[in-house]
Amino acid sequence: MERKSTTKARREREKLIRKRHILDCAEAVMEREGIFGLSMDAVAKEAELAKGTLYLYFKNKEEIIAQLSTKARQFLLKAFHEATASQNDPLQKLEALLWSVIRFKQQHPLYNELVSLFEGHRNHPEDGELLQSSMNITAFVVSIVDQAKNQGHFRPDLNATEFSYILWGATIGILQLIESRQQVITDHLQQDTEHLFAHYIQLILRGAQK
Amino acid sequence: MERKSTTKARREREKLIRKRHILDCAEAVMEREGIFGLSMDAVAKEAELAKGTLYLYFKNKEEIIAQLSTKARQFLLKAFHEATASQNDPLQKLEALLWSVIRFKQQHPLYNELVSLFEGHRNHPEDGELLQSSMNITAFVVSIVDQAKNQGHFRPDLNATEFSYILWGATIGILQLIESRQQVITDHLQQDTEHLFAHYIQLILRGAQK
Amino acid sequence: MERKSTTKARREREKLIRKRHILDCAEAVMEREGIFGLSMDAVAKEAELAKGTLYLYFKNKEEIIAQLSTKARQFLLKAFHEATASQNDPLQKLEALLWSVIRFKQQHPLYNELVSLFEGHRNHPEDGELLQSSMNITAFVVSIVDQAKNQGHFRPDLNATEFSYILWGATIGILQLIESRQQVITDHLQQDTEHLFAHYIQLILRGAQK
Amino acid sequence: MERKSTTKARREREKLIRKRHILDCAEAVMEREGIFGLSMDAVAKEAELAKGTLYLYFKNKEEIIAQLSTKARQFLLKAFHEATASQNDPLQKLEALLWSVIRFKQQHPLYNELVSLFEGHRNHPEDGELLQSSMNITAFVVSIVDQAKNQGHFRPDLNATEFSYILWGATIGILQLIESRQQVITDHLQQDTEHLFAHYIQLILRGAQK
DNA sequence: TATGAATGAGCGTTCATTCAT
DNA sequence: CATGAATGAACGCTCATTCAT
Repeated sequence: MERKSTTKARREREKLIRKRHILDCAEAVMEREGIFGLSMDAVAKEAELAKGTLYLYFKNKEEIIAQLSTKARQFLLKAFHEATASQNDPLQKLEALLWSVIRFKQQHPLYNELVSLFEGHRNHPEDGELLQSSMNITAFVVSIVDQAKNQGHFRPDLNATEFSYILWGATIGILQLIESRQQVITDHLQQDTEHLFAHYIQLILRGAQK
Repeated sequence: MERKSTTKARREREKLIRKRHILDCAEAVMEREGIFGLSMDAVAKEAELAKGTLYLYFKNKEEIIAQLSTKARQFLLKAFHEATASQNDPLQKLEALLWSVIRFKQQHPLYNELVSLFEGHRNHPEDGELLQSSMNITAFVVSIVDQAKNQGHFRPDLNATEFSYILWGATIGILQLIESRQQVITDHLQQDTEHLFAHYIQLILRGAQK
Repeated sequence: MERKSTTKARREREKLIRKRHILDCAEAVMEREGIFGLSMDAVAKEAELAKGTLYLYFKNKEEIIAQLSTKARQFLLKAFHEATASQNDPLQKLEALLWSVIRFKQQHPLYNELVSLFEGHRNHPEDGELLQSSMNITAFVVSIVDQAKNQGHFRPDLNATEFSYILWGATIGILQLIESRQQVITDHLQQDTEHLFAHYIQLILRGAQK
Repeated sequence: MERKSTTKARREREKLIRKRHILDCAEAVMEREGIFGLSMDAVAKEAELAKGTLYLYFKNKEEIIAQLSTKARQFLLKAFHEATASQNDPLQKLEALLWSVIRFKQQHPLYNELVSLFEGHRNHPEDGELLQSSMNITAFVVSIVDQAKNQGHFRPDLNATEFSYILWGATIGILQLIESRQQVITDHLQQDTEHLFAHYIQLILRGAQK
């Protein structure tokens, strides 16, 4: 029985490895072909697996995308942790967190796209994990905002949770704007997009302060 | 000759009507199937026309989408005009404008999606009309922000154009958040999305004020 | 009645002019898009006529192509006349005629293509005029071969008509070879295609001589 | 493991069989509808396969045509080998080779069309196999002409390669003539086309002889 | 568990031809 | 005579998913 359990555990582990492998390959394909260019054919080829095998590990294509989307959020959360760890003051933590968003976009454009695309337009994020990863991010932001508020950085009537949502939504929006209007912005404003982002941070945080 | 001219004019008119009809049908299909669910087959069926006929009025599918997208922006701009017309104070104009965005979203969800989707993700809105409609919106926002600034509502160091971009980007982002997280927000915050939007407006405007 | 007849005649004339105009336009389109790129749409546009109008003058697209094909043959025949007119000796006439074929190909590539394509592959040259134009060419070649034979240039047992057919077929074949294998020939033989053609003429004529 | 290898080999074999089956069906369709009448729909129907399945075996329609074209050339080359094998004298080999061309046309009209059509009008036979099969034919003809020349059958100044090209081009031309003008020729000359071909051979070979 | 052949509806687009006006 | 809007079958091709082995 123990043996069996061990075998089962190994199986589980191997299954997970396979799954991860497939996800990695899907990612590679997306990197090459764009999010919408992902095809099961290409993933199978990249993974050196039969097409049918993919369906043993994932219900359908949607699930692969959802899991990549989840992974992207987990990465982002990790980036948040790292960016804020070195700061003591919660307001500076928050600023650092916001800056890490744009850095994340620069370093992992695909992940950023996955986050912002499905943050903005997905219909059924009923998938437990995806929703969870999303909530984890929110929770982390809320916790920092909360700290900042408790230390008197924000107006006392400010609802920390609400502000976190606003912050998150607005930031995604700014990032999309930067992505789609980069040319226009740099031409029109004669400044790079980092500048714009800096001003956005100033603005939104000032709006929350006393 | 006069007759002929009349005939020609009538033809022109009828052609325009047909075009509008097709666009309406495309809209209906999108309403049903989502933006990406639009197919020429479905449009033809909806319009009770042969598929080939569509191509007499539109170069390709892209053009249909672009024209709907343009139409959506024109509607939005009209909503901006109407919302701001009744206000005298530019700051109140700006507030009214922002409120009109969420009302627009409620009344024309598809149009809102078209605006925000292609604002967020389009590759080549080099199409003259689409780009123009986009710029018209920007210009209108900038003009109001400018007025507000000139009347001393904002910090003197605030760049009106830049702030307009930020405002636009952030607002789209908030709207997307509301769309995709409505359930979570209302559950979590125990408040409706209008409330959230109201606070967003307060926040972002306060951030720009002295 | 006379009046009516005159009107009728004028009508005929005008109809012919229109027809010619359409053919010219079809030719222009072919020149631009290739023989198989010809479309009724393009012809109508080029001719500044409605598409339906084309069908008043031509039964269908095939007929347009057939008539252009006929025209091409008439041009070729004219080229034959001109090339041979300046020669007295029938053998030299024949040589001149053959040379005029390759010059025709260089000067009117489209016409040459029309001649050789439909010489080689048409199924139903039942069209009276096209067949006639083809036969006119044959007849002309035959007449020259005949003269040459009568003057003792060829073996007495040579059937002039038969030789003419062979000459015509072989020449078209050589031209096609030159067209499709130009690169290979010049690379492989280190000589230009005119040289090849010259040797072909020598060869085929020598074969017919005593 | 051995078992697996066997399975793989069987798979390979079956795949080849399927491929051949599709090609056969494509051939059947061509036979019925003409070379240009070939459509993937028709092939799928003929093969009792789904349209998509065809694309598992062939990249696209072009590839099917190219492979049939290659096959036709391989058949022709085989015919050349067989026709010449029984002859000792290179001149007689050459004659036999030429006769085999017209027999090939009679026995495999579609293959003949494929050879002569793409010999005459193809743009990019850069496809490795197709080009190779074409070159193989040329090489074989050249080799025989060379032998004949070396045995003193031809004029010493005759360039064997050049003559081979001429021979090939002219022969294709004659064949096309026979195809498209059969009726006229038999009516006009009161002789069957074989006769014409016989005279052509005499003529062209005599032209090359001393 | 893994395969990969097969599916087949679906896609956007073209174009020769017709016909009511 | 002339129009040009409308047709609709046909085209080559894609791709997520299934299923017998």
